[in-house]
Amino acid sequence: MQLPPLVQTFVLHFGEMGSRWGINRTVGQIYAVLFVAERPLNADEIVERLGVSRSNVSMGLKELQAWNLVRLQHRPGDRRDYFATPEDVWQIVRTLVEERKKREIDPTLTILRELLMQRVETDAERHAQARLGEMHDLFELFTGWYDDMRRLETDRLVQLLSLGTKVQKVLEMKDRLTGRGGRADKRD
Amino acid sequence: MQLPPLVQTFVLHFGEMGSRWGINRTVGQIYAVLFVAERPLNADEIVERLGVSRSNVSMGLKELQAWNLVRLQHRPGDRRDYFATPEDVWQIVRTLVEERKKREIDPTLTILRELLMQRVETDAERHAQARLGEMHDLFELFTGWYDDMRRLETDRLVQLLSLGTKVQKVLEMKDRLTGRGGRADKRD
DNA sequence: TCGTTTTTTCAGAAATTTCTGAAATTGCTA
DNA sequence: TAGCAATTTCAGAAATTTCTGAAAAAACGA
Repeated sequence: MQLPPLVQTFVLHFGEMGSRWGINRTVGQIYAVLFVAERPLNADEIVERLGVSRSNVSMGLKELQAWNLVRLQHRPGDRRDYFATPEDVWQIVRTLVEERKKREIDPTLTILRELLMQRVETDAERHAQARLGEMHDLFELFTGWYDDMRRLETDRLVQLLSLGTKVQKVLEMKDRLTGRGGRADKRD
Repeated sequence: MQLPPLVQTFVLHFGEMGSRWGINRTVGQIYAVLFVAERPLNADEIVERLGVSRSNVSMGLKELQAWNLVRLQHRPGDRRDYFATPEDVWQIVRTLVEERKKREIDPTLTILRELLMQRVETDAERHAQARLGEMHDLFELFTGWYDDMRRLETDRLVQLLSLGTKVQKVLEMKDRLTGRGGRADKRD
């Protein structure tokens, strides 16, 4: 592995982390290298930096492209493919969340909905169905929220996140000022 | 596998999903079985339902316990260990997020901070460090937000999530009602 | 303590995933 | 279309993970 120590540490860590998610070590490392690179890199440059086979890099890049996590670019007078991560880290977050939702949440929601439609016989099944209903509602709540958030401009999003719990204060104030009620059905 | 079709579908799906996260298939299946069960189950009951070896179940349960995802219980006059998931799905979410943060985010933040402290020589390293800084700030923002959210009672949390983007409206209203200012530094 | 039940451990088998080198394919230019 | 550069594919090798049965350990009651 041909990298400055600082970068190497990061790349190795990111590789390990990647393998805790669905992504394998090499793919994580390729991503890390691209993330910190000063300019787009071609496959051979990645091979050089990571010391893995050319074919491995090819497959890894393909996977990253399937995740929309790297962008393919070209240099004038050079037929090789160059790869880069988006400059904007928020763009990366957005893509990552979107893709994970697509692969993990959406299919689960589909299955849950199917199972909740089924007519069942036994008590055990009825109980299972009730539990699945709880899970379903949870997922719906989260995806609904996410669907709202994704629409926000990054500035606004950051503003909201920075606010954190203080939002609660604002909500309480709203409750006071508007004389309660609204939509949230509380019953205290 | 000895399960009603409805449950079996869910268990198989959850096993697959589990393996996209760091958790292996069997562990995911064990969890799914416990999640939909009407009562706590002992290891042999899980073996029966899933058709895997006793030792596999033992290891799986150990892992789930390490994740704090199952609770160990006892029945009077029965020495066997019984396992259950929390009744409250929100408790499950909280644990899951907390544990993943502990295993994935926190170590990454630690490494990022270390790398950002390092004195570097080359341009490439300086650029890498800048990128790592961006990632670090992002992680800090998220963990700060999470740290706020975890403190909220579930009701409030649900309220907030249901509100979604409307929070923004509430914020604007607040601005109007309180004559601007506050802490959120807007400058439009 | 001994005998019984339950759980855990662990070495090796089985299964799966990852990685490689060689060959095939693609795409370009002359 | 021949020749070259770049990329992709893929069968099998290598590495890793998962799973099992057997044995050990732990927990308990008599």
